[in-house]
Amino acid sequence: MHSPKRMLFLDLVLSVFRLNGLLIAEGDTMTDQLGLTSARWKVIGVIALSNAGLTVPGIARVLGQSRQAVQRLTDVMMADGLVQYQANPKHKRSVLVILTDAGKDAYHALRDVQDPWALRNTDDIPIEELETALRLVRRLIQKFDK
Amino acid sequence: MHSPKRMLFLDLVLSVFRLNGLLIAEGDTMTDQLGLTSARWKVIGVIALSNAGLTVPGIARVLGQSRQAVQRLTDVMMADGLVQYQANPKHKRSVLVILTDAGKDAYHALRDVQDPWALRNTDDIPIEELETALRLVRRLIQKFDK
DNA sequence: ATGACAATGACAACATACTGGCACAACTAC
DNA sequence: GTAGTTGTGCCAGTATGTTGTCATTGTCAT
Repeated sequence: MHSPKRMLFLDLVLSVFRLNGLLIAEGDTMTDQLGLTSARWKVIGVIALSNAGLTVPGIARVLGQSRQAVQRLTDVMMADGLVQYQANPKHKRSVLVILTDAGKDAYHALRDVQDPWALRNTDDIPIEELETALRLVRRLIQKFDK
Repeated sequence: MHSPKRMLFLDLVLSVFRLNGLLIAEGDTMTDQLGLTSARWKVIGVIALSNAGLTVPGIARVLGQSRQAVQRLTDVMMADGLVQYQANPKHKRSVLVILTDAGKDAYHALRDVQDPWALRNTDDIPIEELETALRLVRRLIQKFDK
């Protein structure tokens, strides 16, 4: 009864909800000087990490989101000049999304803010704790991502 | 350069985003038999843990969300008969939100699904790892919640 | 008491994300 | 090749949550 593991887990779940909201707020604060939002930052980050560009459903799979949500984001980001669409030799209809020069500039400007932020928020946390937490979070992701 | 801590932290941040989405999906799956959603489950849970009921801004503070978001939820939950509003002796305008009998039933039914789910998903995870991860997540929450 | 400040309700606009449905393209198996 | 399955684009509807604004209520220092 009242298994401590069960309580711990539910507590962790609620804390993840809470942390998620706070991280989005942090991301929005970091990006609003750059004309971005945390949602757009995620998309730019995924594209920047790919070499030859990704399709919209491909980005969605990496982020674990619906392709419709990503499509909406890339459409407005194209209107804002951050990304552009490019013919995909592998697929007649599904174009590749690539960063424009403005998109690359935004990504680099963001890194200049994000990297000090990451260091600032981990300076008093032992690396072993970060590793343990990341391992556990990944384990849970695997459990639920089917 | 490329501080391992910095990379670990960014990896953890992205993983928290991912896990958050998966947990919401899990919550929706668990609750849709009960006519609930994960957002309503959060509200019901907070009210159930309070003794005399909470005001809408009070629930919002516990959840770390805007009072407007919670107000919208409680309004539709009242229309669905899960909660009701009660005069607040402490405040003329800000009423208390309390569970109806149907709301309490939903909460108990949810526990019957949620508790086995929590145990099932932690049976192969050492309790020490859960504790370490929870401690770290809470630490980050404190950092960002100001 | 009063005057300044914070909390609340109400309304509006917007951003993010999901699901469903339909048509077409691409792939796989036979 | 053809049939069946999967992937994709597009459109629509809905849920969740944010910010902003304004009037009103509560609180607190003086």
